[in-house]
Amino acid sequence: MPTIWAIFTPGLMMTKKQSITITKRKNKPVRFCREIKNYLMINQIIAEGVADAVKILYQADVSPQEVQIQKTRKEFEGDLTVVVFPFSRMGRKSPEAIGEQIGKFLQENLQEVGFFNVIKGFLNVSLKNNYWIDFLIEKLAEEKFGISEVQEGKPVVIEFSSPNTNKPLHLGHVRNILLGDSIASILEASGRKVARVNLVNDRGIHICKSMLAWQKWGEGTTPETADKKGDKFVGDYYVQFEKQKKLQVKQKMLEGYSEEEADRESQLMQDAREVLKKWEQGDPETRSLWSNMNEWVYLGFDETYKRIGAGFDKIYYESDTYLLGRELVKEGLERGILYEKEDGSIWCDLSDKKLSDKLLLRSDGTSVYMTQDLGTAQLRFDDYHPDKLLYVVGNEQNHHFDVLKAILQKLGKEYAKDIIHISYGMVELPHGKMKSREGTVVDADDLIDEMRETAAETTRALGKIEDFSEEEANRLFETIGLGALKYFILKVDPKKHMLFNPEESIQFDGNTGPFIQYTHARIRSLLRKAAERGFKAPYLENVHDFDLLHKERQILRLLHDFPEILQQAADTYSPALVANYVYELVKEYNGFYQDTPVLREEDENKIRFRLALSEFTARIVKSAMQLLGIEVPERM
RNA sequence: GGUCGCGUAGCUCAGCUGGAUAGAGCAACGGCCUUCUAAGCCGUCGGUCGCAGGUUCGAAUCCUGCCGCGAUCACCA
Repeated sequence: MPTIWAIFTPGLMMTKKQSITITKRKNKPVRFCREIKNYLMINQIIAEGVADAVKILYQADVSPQEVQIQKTRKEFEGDLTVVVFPFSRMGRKSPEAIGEQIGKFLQENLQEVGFFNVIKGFLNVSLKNNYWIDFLIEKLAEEKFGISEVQEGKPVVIEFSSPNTNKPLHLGHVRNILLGDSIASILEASGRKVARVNLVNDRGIHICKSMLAWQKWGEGTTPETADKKGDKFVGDYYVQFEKQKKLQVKQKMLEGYSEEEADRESQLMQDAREVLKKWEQGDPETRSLWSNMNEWVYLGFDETYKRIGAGFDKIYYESDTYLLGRELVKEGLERGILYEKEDGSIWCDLSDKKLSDKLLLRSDGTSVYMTQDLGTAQLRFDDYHPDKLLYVVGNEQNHHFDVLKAILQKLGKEYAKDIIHISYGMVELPHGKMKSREGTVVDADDLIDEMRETAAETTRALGKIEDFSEEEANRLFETIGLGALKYFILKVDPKKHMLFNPEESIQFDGNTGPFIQYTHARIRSLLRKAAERGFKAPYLENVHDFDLLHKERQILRLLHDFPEILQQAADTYSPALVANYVYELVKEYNGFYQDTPVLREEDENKIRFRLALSEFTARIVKSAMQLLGIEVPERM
């Protein structure tokens, strides 16, 4: 289904008068009534007009969905382009001649159509000026153009972030969080009810390592006494554990052990496993230390989440969920869907799905990661009865999710089909992947600090904040720093690997967050000046039909596209579409701003129109940036 | 080795549900501030869309093969 049609969803379509009087089957020209209010329909109107033209002119049946319509490319005159190659057979004429005939038909029968031209097999249709002006007048009156009200009903549950509690958040998590949060916002803006959930991996050998290290070398310190962020504090003990273990492993290897054996048999590993065992047995002292250390980590994480601007409706903890899934497995075994090996381990045969068999319970009855994930999927289903279960998880787990879905399907879970793995690519650094062992991990907090610092330096150097209070200035630095970071990450297609070049990420020129923020601030400044001169929204009471400048029309076309872009972004879970769209819009506006007077214009109607256009642009920029979790300042 | 993904300008990325002369930004070079914020605008330079076939009126886009890069194929999570 082409995305153009996908926008006609209940939340968006037919908001006002349903006054289209298209008569597809009758053999007479089609008329549209004057008050067509839904501008999203224009593609359909043209498509149906073309279908009628073909029917009447060439006695051939073409469904409107088959009519290929695209936006007219910049270098040609027109708004919408109909591809007429497919009709040249029906009319038994050259594409040019067909284009001329259909164009003429549209011009005569559709009141929206002003002019047209034909180049090769392309029919470029220009809509009338007042179509665009009416569009602006009407949509300016709407509070949130393109943004749908959230509909009640089954929610979409989206899991993201999903950290381990033994280490602070890093750049990889940042991409995850930004994607998750933005996709959630985009879905909400498209009318979906959304629940944001986090699954915290708070148990297991990794946190036991931190615990052990703290017991051994911590000397009773806490994040407060050490004056350190809680997640950093706990992370440091994890690092220390690994460091000490490495020494032991080296020693063992000298004694002739293989690396793997040496690791397993090292004293520290043995002790860590002992801590894990105690934890599992519910040893009070171990449990208490565990919950203390995790609390520290959460305080640290919360700070980072808050700064990034991400929040969750519900947080799941693996300590609560790690035993789930066994019931499902046992049930599956009883129903003969799963099978047991001689050693007592339980497996799922997936040969019919072209996957290898998957272990679900070890011979000692303990579960594996997959078992747990089956359980949490079921839990989440029971909690929400969701429409969809989304997981924002890196693409290294593609196979895991294929298997997860396959097993749930075998177990007869209807919701298996609603599980969607939003798989995103790795973040790479200029010198390769992030490796904690090599100290090339980019810490999330440090990263944000650096972005902010650079924003502050640049802003000061440009002399932009002379009349700002200190508080205002600090707020602006944070806004710009975060804007740069978020935009840099979100503008690339989630599915693809991305290269994070620190130097490029803090550039503020060109296709960057600050560039977009700047344009917004500039427009707001213009509007403030206008207000001083007595121009107030909605500006357009008595504006009548007049010639639109090329650039004005280009901007209107882009603004007009916003709902469609939003819908596409929601359908494909891609904030990048929104990012690229808003950049394009802002670039176009800047071109207009550069050489078109607004307040310096003499004709008051033009002033009013341009103010309205500017206001509307600022509003869409703000809306779009909000979907990316990026704030736009009033001044910068 | 099997499976999946990726390969577009010096660099980072758009475009990929087939359509016009493949677009942006950065970098380089050259212009534009006594006029609404120059974090801006305009211009120049830069491409055998990894390679080879195929389908089509038309292929960066779809199909096949090859080359290169990555992920994955755990009784790790």
